[in-house]
Amino acid sequence: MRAKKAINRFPTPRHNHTACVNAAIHEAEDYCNKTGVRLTELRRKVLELVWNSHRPVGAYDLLEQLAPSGRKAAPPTVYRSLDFLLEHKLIHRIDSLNAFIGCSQPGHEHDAQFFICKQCGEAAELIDPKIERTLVKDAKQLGFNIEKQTIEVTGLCNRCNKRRKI
Amino acid sequence: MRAKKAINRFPTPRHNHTACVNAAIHEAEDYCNKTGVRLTELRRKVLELVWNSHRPVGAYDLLEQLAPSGRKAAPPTVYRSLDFLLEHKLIHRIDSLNAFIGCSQPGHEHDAQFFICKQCGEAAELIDPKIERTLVKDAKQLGFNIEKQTIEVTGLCNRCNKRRKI
DNA sequence: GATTCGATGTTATATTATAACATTATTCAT
DNA sequence: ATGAATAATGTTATAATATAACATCGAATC
Repeated sequence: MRAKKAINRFPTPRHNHTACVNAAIHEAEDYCNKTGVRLTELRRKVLELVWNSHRPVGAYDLLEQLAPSGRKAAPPTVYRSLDFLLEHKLIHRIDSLNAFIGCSQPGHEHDAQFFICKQCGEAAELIDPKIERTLVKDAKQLGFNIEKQTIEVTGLCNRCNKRRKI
Repeated sequence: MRAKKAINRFPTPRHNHTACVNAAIHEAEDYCNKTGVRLTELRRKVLELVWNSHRPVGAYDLLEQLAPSGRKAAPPTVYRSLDFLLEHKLIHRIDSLNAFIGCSQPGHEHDAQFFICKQCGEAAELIDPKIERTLVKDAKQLGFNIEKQTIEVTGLCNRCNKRRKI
């Protein structure tokens, strides 16, 4: 099935974020139940932390949040959970930032594009099949076989643009 | 002026690579003369090393090649030259690989797409204005103001595909 | 030639990520 | 239920990438 175009607006400051997190966790649970992989306590916790915001977050940030008091977890702890979540497409990695963000369409096989505001850090995930189609066409000319796409756009989001103009 | 579509084929094993390097250095010299910035010995050397192949190359690889015998240069030496070359668009950074590659269209203001073979490491730089146009249109819907694009596709190049099928 | 400014050298350290092995928890066959 | 097999996590060490801060050098300008 071909992916449908999907634009996720930039989250407004007053959107119901708890609903975002709940939906993400719920979808992850569904996915894991369906496919028989384990969403352990740790993995769920990491997923929740990633979903704390709509901003890509670094592994070491997550690591600190994992153990706010008491002794810290070691890097492999968080990297392994991130690897699991990436493998099952529950999160994305933003290469240009070395950071991670929740996937807005888990379960759907898709190549996404990201619009990332360099001011506020918020990111919107977009699925525009036209971009993939164009890339596939270009790849064909090169005889190239696409496996993975990294499409990350940085700039200023609507709100930060307005703010700047004031 | 709008960028023209340009597909750089994947370099064949028997292309005249010396010509590639010479052209790149020549264009860099031209650019620097024109704009009054300095292409120092170090910067030129780093540019040559980047152009040693059509594969993205890491900063520490370059660093080793800078001083094959004798004591090694320190990281800032190479990073500063890379920063200069990036600033003046003489090279590109490939975020998904933490690596650098010569720019095939120096002097032309352009957003490029990269097709990178995960087998042989070779990369082709493509300029397909259609992709940018689509992204710009999508950005408009989001109220997003694009500053920089990172578009990197990995997979298998023509030759590696064929080789694999054997 | 002295001064200024940009480039490079040098040392130290930050940031991101993984290797290797030990331990604990879960699953599965019996 | 019990023990073997497997998966997940803990732990220690280290690799790989990148930058901060300050010292020195060299080219350009006066």
